[in-house]
Amino acid sequence: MPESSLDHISKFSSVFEPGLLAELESNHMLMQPRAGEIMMNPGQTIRAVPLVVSGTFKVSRVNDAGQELLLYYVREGESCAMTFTCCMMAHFSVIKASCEDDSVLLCVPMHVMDQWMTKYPTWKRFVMTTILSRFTEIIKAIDEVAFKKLDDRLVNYPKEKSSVTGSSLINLSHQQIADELGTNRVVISRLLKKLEIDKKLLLYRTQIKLLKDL
Amino acid sequence: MPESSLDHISKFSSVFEPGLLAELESNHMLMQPRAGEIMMNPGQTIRAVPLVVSGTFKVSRVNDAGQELLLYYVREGESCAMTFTCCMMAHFSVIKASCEDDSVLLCVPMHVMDQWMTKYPTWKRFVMTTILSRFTEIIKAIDEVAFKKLDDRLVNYPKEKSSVTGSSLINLSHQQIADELGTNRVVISRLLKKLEIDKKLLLYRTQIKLLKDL
DNA sequence: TATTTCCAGTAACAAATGTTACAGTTCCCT
DNA sequence: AGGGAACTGTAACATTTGTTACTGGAAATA
Repeated sequence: MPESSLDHISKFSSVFEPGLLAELESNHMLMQPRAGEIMMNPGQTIRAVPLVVSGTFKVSRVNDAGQELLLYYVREGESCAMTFTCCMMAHFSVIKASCEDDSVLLCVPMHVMDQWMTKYPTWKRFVMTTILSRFTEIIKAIDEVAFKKLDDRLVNYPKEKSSVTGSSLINLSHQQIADELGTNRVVISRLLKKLEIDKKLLLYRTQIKLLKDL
Repeated sequence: MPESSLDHISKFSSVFEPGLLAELESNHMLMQPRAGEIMMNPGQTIRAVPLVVSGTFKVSRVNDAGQELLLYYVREGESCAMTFTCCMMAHFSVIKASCEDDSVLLCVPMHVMDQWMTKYPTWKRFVMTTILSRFTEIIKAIDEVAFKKLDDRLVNYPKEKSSVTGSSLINLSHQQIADELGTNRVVISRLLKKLEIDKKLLLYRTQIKLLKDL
């Protein structure tokens, strides 16, 4: 049974001031994407800012050849910094946002969110904080690809993943991991095997279990 | 002979509204860093937003081992998106901004710029536009390291460089290029030689001249 | 001119990653 | 039970990038 729209909004009551919550109540659109849906496709323009009430989204860069690279996850209570600024630019055709679990979104039209920036300090802070944390995460992503070897990235990856799901058990095929790290399936299989031998994790079919220093 | 502070401010008259220009006049600090100076060091906290009146800055990521990776350039009339949001966070110890040519900066204290966000639409737009363009450039940087081979990146690099300097002639040692691309000097020498054989550019000592499809 | 310093060129080798191909397992569906 | 789809394991090889070491030329300086 779905929660009422009011419930959804109350989830932001600790972040936003009362006036803003009231406006949010009357100015949002509710969306309930299912796991696996792709919310934002390369080439697509977005006209509303999404606030994540529940669920998780994966934001990744996709190149022309279809190769992917994971940038960051957007979780409950968060929003996507890109959309704050990028909506205006149609040619920002490089980002894909896909829904990981069944989710609930509050979408605020761009022009409304723009007014809120000047009207509500809590909104302004929310936007700036979001932008900052995305910058940080993207820089981290750059770090990984620029400076780290694949085996390091592969060790970090399940850690991040399990911090999203809350479990030390990951259910992903080697192919999926390879996609998110922007590499090849065989390479992942090879490295995972090596990590298993080094007692860093356990493998069973499509399951990966972390062993140490989480 | 240095220009007056008023002249500097007039350079922004096409971007900012009159009231904002007046405030800028009374609320800025003038800085004149010389080529080679490092404006922002890993670990350092910034308390003011810099507006570039003249000159160029190089913003790069530096890892613990001292390896560098070029992120983007900040040019005349621009500003650094990071500082809008990142100043507050002392632990953002990963970015280095260095002065490429002798430059002139107008620095606006953080708390002032924060007020301007709500007070002046042109400032808000300026900030959002800056953030957007930096996001775009960082994504481009990710692309390069994640998806492209070094020889591609090496071809793109002098193009970008020459679009900064306005000349098709680049004066950089192989070592410097290697640093900015986060790799090794020998690798750059090797690839540059290959590119010369392929008639993509000409080499003479520390000079590189672009040949085609700029 | 002699000396030193900086830089490019190159070889030889090491390590990391990408690619192709194929075998064997598990799982799902009918 | 049987067929097919999806997945992992592995080998063999190609390519790319990193590393070390050494050479000789150009420029700077004494």
